[in-house]
Amino acid sequence: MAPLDPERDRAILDATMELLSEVGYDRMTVDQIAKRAKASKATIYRRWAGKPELVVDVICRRFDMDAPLGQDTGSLRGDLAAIFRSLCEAVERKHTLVIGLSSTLVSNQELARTLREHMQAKDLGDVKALLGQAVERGELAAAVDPGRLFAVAEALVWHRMIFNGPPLDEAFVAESVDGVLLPVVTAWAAA
Amino acid sequence: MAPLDPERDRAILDATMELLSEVGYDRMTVDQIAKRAKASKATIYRRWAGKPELVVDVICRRFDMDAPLGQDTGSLRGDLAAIFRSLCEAVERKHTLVIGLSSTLVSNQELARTLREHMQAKDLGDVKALLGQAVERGELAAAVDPGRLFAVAEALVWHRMIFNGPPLDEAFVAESVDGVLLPVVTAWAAA
Amino acid sequence: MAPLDPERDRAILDATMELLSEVGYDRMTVDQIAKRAKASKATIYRRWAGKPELVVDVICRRFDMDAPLGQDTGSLRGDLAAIFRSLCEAVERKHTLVIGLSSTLVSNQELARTLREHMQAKDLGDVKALLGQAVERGELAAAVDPGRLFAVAEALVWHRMIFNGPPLDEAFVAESVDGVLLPVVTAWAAA
Amino acid sequence: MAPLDPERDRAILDATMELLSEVGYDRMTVDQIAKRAKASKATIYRRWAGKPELVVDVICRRFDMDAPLGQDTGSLRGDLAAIFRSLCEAVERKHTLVIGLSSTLVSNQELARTLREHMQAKDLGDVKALLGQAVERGELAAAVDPGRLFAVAEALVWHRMIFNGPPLDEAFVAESVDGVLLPVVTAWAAA
DNA sequence: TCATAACCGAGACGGTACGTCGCGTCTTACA
DNA sequence: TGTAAGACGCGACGTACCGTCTCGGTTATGA
Repeated sequence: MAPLDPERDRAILDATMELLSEVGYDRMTVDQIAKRAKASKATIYRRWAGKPELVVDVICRRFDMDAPLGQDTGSLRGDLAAIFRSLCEAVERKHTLVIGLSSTLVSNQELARTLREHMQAKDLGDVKALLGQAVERGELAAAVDPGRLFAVAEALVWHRMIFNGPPLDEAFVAESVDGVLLPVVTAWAAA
Repeated sequence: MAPLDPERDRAILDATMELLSEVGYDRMTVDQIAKRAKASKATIYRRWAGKPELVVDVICRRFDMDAPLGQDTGSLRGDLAAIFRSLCEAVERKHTLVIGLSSTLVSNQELARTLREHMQAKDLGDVKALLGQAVERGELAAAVDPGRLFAVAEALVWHRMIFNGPPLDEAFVAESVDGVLLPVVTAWAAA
Repeated sequence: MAPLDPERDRAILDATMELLSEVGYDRMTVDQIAKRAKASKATIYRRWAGKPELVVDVICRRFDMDAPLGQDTGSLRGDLAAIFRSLCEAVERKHTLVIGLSSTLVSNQELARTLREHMQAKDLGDVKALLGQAVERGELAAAVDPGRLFAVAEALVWHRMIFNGPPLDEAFVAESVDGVLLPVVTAWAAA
Repeated sequence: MAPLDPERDRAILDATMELLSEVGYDRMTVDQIAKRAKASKATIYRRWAGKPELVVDVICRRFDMDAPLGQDTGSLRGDLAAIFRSLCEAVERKHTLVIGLSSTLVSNQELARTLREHMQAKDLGDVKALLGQAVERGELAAAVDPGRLFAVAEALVWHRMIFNGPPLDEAFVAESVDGVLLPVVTAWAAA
C-alpha cells in the first residue's frame, strides 16, 4: 500500500463531489469529507495541500464527463437551442463548484489555468456538426468557427449565472439563441 | 456625534479597498480592516452586516466613479469600441474584487442584485445616447434596448477575464465589436 | 471586559480540576475542558500556553487548600497515625494530577520548581504541635524537627503511591508509623 | 531469520535510550525511534505493546547493569551508606526515565509491578548480606527484612529527587543513613 | 534447489487531540 | 450615544502522533 492508494483518492473525491453539491463550498468541511469517505484528515492532507486544491482537482477530473450535447432537430435554431440548453444544464450543475473556487483562482493563477484547460475541451465536435448540417440545409451561407460560437454561448450562460443566478429558464434560452447566437452566426457566415 | 460618523465610513471603505487589492478577498480579515482604519470591529458591524456586504458596498460606491465611457467618435463601430474598451478597463481594474465576491453572490441573491444594479447604473445613459446617434446617422434601422446590449458586452468581457485571464487587448475588442456587438445590434434594429 | 475576565479563569480552572479527577491527565481533552467551562479553546489558550501549563496552574492554586490534619488522640502513636492517614488521603486525591505532570516536570524545570514550592508549605504547625504534646506527655525525650519528620512521611507515601499504586490502606499506615516514623522520631529525640 | 532478530532489539532499545535522554518521554516519538534505529514501526510493535512498554523494557534491562552495590566496609553504618550512595547514583542516572514513566505506571499496575521487580532484583542479595554481617558483628540484635529496608531507602531517594531535584549530595546520604536507616533497622532488630 | 514462511523497511491508513485563526457578538471605558 | 480596544463563543483549519495494516524484498530453512 506504500504508494497512495488510488481507492482512497476516489472515495475522497466522490465524497467531496457530493458535499459540494449538497452544501456548497463554504459550508463544506474537511471533516465532513473525511467522515463521508471513511478516511482520516491526514489521508486527505497527504494528497492535497488544502481544501481549495482538493476541490479544484474534483472539478478537473469531473469536467470531462459531460454527456454529448448535440441533437439533430432539423433546424439551425433548434440545434442551437438544444446545445445552449445543454450548456445551461452543465453550468447549472457545476456553477457552485466553480463559483466557490473563484476567489482561490484569483490568487492562484496556476490552478486557474489548470481549471480553465479542463473547462473547455471537447463538445466542439457536436457544435461543428450542427453548423455543418445548417450549411447543408442552406440555413447558413458558409461554415463558421464552432469554438468561437461556443465561447459566446458560454459567456452568456456564465454571465447570467454569476450576475442573475439560477434558474436558467427557457425564456433565457430563447432570448439568447434568437437575440445573439443566430444573428452572430448568420453574420459570420455572410462575411 | 450621535449619528454614525461618516468620516469612519470613509476610513473603513478606504481600508477595505486597499486590502482587497493587496491580499484579495479571502485573505483579507475584518480585524485587518479595523486596524488599518483605526476603527473597532464594532464600528464596522454597526454599519454592515458582514464582510461580504461591506465589500459589496465598496464596489458599489467605487463603480459609480467611472469616468464617463461614451465618446462620440462619429461611427457606431467607433462608439461601440470605445464603450467596450472602457468596460474592459473597468473590469480589469475591478475583477479581483468581483471575482472574490462571486461565491457570496451565488448564495446571496440579494447582494447579487444590489451589486448588479450598481454596476450598470449610469453607464446606460451613454450607451443609449450612442445608439440614438447611430439611428440619427442612419447606421441603425431603429432604436434598440441599451441594457440588453450592455449585458452582452459585459458577458463577453467577464467570460474572457474568468476563462482566459488578463490582459484584455485590442484584438479582443475588435473581435468582440465586429464579431458580436455589431451583428447583434444590427439584427435587433432590423427586427 | 477588556482585561481577561477572571470569572472565565475560575470556570476553566474548576472544569480542569474536575476532569483531572474524573479521567486523569492523559485522557483529559482541552475540548472537554472548554465545553465543561462553557468556554472556547481560544479563551483557554489566551491564558495558558498549553495543557500542561494549565494543569500546573490548577495544582498550584489548589494545593494550599488542605484541611488541617492534626487531631489530638492522646498518644504519640495515635497522633502520628492520624497525620499520616490524612497525608495518605491528600496524596491519594492529588496523585493523579502530580503523576500526570511528572513527564512535563522533567523537561520543564521552571514548572517543576514552582510546583514543588506549592507542594510543601504549611501543615507543619500541626505536626509541631503533636510532637510538642508528646514531649509533654513524656513520650519523647526532646523536641524534634517537624519538617524532617514530615519529609520522611511524605517520602513513604509517595513511594508507595508511585511504585505500588493505590489504595493506601490501614495496614500501610500501621506499618509506616510503627516501623519507621516512631523509631525515627524516638531516635531523634534521644540524640 | 524466523525468530525476531535480536540485533533489531538492541538497535531499538539503544535508540530509545538515547532519545529518552535527549528529549524526554513525552516528546519522544515512536517514529523517531524507528528512524534512528533504522527500523520500521511494525518491527517495534511486533516486540512491544506500545511506547510505555518499550520504555519500561529499556529501564529494566539497564537496571540490571548496575555495578554491585554492596561493599564490606566493616561497619553497618558504612555498609548502609555505601549501598545508599549507590542507590542515589542509580536513581540520578535514571530518574529522567522513571519520572517520565510515572504517569503510565499509575494507570498500568502491571507495568509498575514489572518495573519494580526489575528495580530491586539483584540488589537485595547485597543488602541481605550486609545485614547478616552486621548481625555477626553484633551490631544488630537480629536479622531484618532486607526488602523492607531497601523500600525505605528507595522512598527517601525518590522523594528527594522528585521534590527537591538533583543533586543528591553526601549530606543527604549522611542525613538519611544516620537519621532514618540506622534507627529503623535497629528498631526492627530489637523487636 | 527451490519454495515456503517468517522477518524486515517503508510508509499509508483511521483516529484523536492539538493549537491556531477568523468571524461576528458583546462589554468596558472614554469622549 | 458613538467609538476604540479587545475578550469572548463558535467552529473550521491544518498538523502531529499513535497503533494497525499492507506491501515488496530478503534471508534461512526443509522438502
